[in-house]
Amino acid sequence: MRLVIARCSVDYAGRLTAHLPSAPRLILVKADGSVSIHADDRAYKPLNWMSPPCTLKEADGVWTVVNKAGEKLIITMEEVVHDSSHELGVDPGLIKDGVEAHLQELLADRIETLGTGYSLIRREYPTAIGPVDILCRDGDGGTIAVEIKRRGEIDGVEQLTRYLDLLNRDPHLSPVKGVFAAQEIKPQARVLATDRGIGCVVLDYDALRGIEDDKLRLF
Amino acid sequence: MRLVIARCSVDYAGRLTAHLPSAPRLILVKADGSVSIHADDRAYKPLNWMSPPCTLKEADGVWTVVNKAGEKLIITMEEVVHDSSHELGVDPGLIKDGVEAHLQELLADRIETLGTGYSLIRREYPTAIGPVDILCRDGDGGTIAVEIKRRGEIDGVEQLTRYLDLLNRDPHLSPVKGVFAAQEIKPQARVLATDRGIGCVVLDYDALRGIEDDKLRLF
DNA sequence: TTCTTAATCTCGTGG
DNA sequence: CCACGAGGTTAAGAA
Repeated sequence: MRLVIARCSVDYAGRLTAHLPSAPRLILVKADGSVSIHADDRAYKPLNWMSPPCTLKEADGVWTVVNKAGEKLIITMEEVVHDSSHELGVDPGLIKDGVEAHLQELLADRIETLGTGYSLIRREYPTAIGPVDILCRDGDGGTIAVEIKRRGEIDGVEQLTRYLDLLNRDPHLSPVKGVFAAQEIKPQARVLATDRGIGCVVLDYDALRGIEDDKLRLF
Repeated sequence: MRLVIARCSVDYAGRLTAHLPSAPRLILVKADGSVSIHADDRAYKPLNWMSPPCTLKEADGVWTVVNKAGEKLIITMEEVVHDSSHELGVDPGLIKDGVEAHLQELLADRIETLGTGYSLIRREYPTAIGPVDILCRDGDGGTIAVEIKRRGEIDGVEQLTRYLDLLNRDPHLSPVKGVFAAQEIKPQARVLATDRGIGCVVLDYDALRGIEDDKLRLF
């Protein structure tokens, strides 16, 4: 990892063209060859960057970074204030918890959360346009397609609607009803879902996990 | 901007919980108080971060970053290899070209690109669910709603479909046909659009801009 | 390789 | 403050 603090101007030509006027900035060159340029605000997003794989050439204070697609990042250095390099090695990586895949696992294991008598058919039920998160039966033996999101917005309702259209063309399954399950459902998504006869369920992640933990403790 | 290279472990508890095992990394503390943690690969995304506004407290090698929503980032420092601070000032910011807004401008100025006899009604035609990119008339006097994207995907077709549903409820406008215009249209989006009677047009940005450039040269 | 979907998405804009 | 759309989205996973 090479850290450079310098006054520089930057030009990018690729998916769009962009220009950064001359100013002091941080330039990061990482071990994989990637380059990013940061201002002194915002944690997440660099002002400009080039993702790996790419190659960097330095000549007369002009750095040219090119990738395979022919995108170019040109950094014109004016005043280098700091320049240091450090060996970091490969990072062991982030361990996450609480994402959609985990919600799906938890809900599949506790499908009765959706209602009395519910039973799982399968997770990731395959269709021509992609897998439905959960397919299950309700207490009356009817088929239910469940779409799970961390945050339920309009896109998720549209997605579930496409699945339902398709599933209902299959005479073996039809009629299939829809349930939109999320930790948080935005009002507009709820309105759209309700308008289309899709049920909405707010999931309590801690409660679902708590149930799982109780289960685990039994063994 | 403070640059710290250190062996550290990191815990995040907020929208999810996540953990980074001990390893050497770069920790960036920016002037706005934001903190990000980078490994030695990938230009764009930090391993962990806390967006501003947030506050940082250091105590006995443990850094605690908290934001207003109660999200927490805890960095346990083990071996500090480098620690330097630099004044950068406010960045003048990025100047962009080639985005959707520009495409919309160009197409509005050359609406005949869509077909002979086409004429602009207006850009950003307001509806209850948001503005339609372009509303225009075709050669036969029929009304056309145009949705413009840089990359045309299913979401864009859904969006246009919602606009068309709404516009066709207005007896002054109905019947309104749809055109999906993009620099690149994904196959699935094309299939969905065609299935719904929506026309697809691939835009040539350079050609549109070239036409504009020719126009400018006349004055 | 291409395509699809999730993301601690981020970031702007407008009501 | 929320809702919505765009992003050089990025990044991961499947076909």
